[in-house]
Amino acid sequence: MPTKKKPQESAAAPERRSELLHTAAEVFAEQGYNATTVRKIADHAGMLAGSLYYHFDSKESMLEEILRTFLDELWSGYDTVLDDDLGPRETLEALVTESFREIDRHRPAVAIYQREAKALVGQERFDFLAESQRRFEKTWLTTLERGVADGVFRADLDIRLTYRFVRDTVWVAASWYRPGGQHSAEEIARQYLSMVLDGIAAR
Amino acid sequence: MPTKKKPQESAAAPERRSELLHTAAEVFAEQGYNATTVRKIADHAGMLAGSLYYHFDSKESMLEEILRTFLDELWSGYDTVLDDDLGPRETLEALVTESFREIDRHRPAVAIYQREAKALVGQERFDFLAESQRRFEKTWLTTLERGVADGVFRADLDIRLTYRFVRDTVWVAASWYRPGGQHSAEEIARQYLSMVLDGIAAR
Amino acid sequence: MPTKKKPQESAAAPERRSELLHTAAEVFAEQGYNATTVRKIADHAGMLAGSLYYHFDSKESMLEEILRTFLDELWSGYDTVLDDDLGPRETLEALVTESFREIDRHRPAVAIYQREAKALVGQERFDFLAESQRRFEKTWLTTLERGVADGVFRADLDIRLTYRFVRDTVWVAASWYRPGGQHSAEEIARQYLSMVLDGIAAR
Amino acid sequence: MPTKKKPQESAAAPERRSELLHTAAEVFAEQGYNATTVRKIADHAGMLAGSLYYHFDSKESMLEEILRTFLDELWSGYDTVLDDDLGPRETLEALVTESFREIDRHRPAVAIYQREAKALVGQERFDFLAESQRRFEKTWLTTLERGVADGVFRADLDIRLTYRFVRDTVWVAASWYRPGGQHSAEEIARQYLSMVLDGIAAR
DNA sequence: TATGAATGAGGGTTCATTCAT
DNA sequence: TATGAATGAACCCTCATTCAT
Repeated sequence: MPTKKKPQESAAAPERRSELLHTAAEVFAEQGYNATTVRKIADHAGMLAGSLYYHFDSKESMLEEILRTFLDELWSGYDTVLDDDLGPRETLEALVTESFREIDRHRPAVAIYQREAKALVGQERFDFLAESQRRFEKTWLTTLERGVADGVFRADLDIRLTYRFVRDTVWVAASWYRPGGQHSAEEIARQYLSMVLDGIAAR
Repeated sequence: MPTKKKPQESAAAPERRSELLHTAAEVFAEQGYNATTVRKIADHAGMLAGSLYYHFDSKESMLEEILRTFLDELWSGYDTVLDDDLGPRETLEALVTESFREIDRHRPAVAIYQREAKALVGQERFDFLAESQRRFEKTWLTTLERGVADGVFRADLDIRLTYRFVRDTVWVAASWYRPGGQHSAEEIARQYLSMVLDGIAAR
Repeated sequence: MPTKKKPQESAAAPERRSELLHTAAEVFAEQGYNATTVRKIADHAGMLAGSLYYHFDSKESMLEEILRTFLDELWSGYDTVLDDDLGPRETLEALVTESFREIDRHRPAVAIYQREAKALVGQERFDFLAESQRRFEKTWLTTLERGVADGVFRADLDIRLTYRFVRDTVWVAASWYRPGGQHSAEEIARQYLSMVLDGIAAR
Repeated sequence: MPTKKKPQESAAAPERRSELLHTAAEVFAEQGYNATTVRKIADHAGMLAGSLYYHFDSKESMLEEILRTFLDELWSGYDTVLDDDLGPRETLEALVTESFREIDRHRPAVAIYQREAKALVGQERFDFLAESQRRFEKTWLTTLERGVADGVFRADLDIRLTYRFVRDTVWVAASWYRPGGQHSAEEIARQYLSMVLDGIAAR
């Protein structure tokens, strides 16, 4: 018996899988996971609904792979930043910039994450979401706390509230940001950082 | 003969309707509109799925009424603020504070709005959403522009980006804010305003 | 919240359930469980396929209930026999007669059991099948052993082989026996017993 | 140009066909024809589902060939017996013994036959099943009748019932008989014959 | 007002089969 | 000979909705 019964597990023709996942991600992002039928995905891919099941186990497994791929790359980027051992302000700037780059690269996945994560956490299959959220929170809280200790961030703010403020502020941008628009990810990151760090009030 | 065919339009027992809408809103907010079956709503209300149709035309009409009620009250609050003809900074502060109060009062509706609005805009029945978004954008942009003109807001920021920044920053809070928690709406508003206006960096 | 959300669990209108189960059992027996579509069952019942799901959780749950009901009644009959504490030969005669009566009452269920049991044993949901098989074997083996000890059954036979011989001989009859035919269950039982006990050779 | 389009009909590599049919028969017997997917067969054969179609026209044609091969050999054996023109009791003994030998050689096919024949009879492609059943019935009934006429079988039994009794009793054994077990086919045949002819009661 | 039972459209998934390579 | 990818029909099941009672 050969070892690659399931094409899902084989390394053969990974480009097709990847293409299909991109298509699926776009439809999921556009219409929402629940409202997306596998037939719509298949239509976009130019095939019949049943044919998707040659490549994937289920609609849910597509969702899983989309989110997993995104989070893997996100953490790869974050880890590169964190390994640099920058100061808290520079870390925050680098993380925000990296976040906008990820939005740029994985906009559909980010939008899906935003909309669906809450309902998915709690399903064993999506445990990696909760795990990522824990690491995420820890990373940001630590950075903020270091900043407060170092005197580069304001000490009079509720730190958890600040965490949520920064986190949300950055990631919701995925809901309107369109790659290829007039602002590059770095440009938007710079402006956001300016607002987050210094506020919008004139001094 | 009085109108009796469509109880939806009658004034009979409006408290029951309201109760049911609250129940529905909570389930919609918890699980998402698409993932919510009318049976789940009925379960929460202690009745059978079919019975809901005595009170409402359809699942969609519940959604519509929930969002409409929320937006009506939101605009009622905003209009009160706007009628005061405050300066731009004070207007912004008052709008943000009012927004957190609405989150407090209509948390499920806000969460539903956030998640579903994009897919609903474009359906005739939900034209009021687009209308509200237009007014919303105009109100905020005007306020920001006045502030820039008056020198109370920084002039070096992209004003549309700033608008999105402020808008999103406030409303995503609905995704984690729980009424009755340790922070009141006004308290949270104050902290958010402090961050939005002055930033999180120490001066 | 009412306690009877699931009509499956309520005692209301059990006749409808029972009717539907009879219909399903007949189709299962006629065509085999796998080859039977829920649509066929619904057709026979004069309703649409989806409507069956108001009464039952799944096609499999219908199968389960059919088999469980049959085995419950079978054991009820067997237990009555066994409680009489008859001699081994009389016990065997009574069990065989009772078996034919059950075939008479539950012919479709018996046919389904015969065809599907092997594939179902091993599924947790159908554990009661294995349990029943164990009791069945024990009951028959004990009876045969007692008979050999008492000298009413031949001692020169492999007792397990004899058990299978008797067991199969009786139950396969379900595949051709039609209730309402020219032979009553008792009549057939009598002839079978005559063959099983004394053989078909002239003395 | 030799026939090359339909390898099914060619004599090329008949061992591979035979191997594949054995594999298929085992899976059919194990799980049932309907529940067996061609992919399962292919898995067992170490190939992909589509590849089977180089060897066979369809899943159904595999089933047909399995059953046809079995019945051909069965009748070949029976005919040898019948050509001997033995007395009725010896004929019966020889047929039963031959049947157990066929179970030994074609256990999967026998099991498939038992489970599926009823649903297949009526399809033109499987007319040979009905034909075989007719010959089978005639052969046994004739033998029994001769036996009664000669006084070697009991005259007080319903002859059709006796026919079913003997037929079923022998063939169901395929459901539990495992070749290579402790009893040889001849051994089992001898014990069965002893029970069928003389009964299980002590004299 | 609410229930019980049904409808009917559609959704995710399976699977025998095809076919270019 | 066998593979990889796709087809298309059918299947089980869900669910918003209806309606007589």
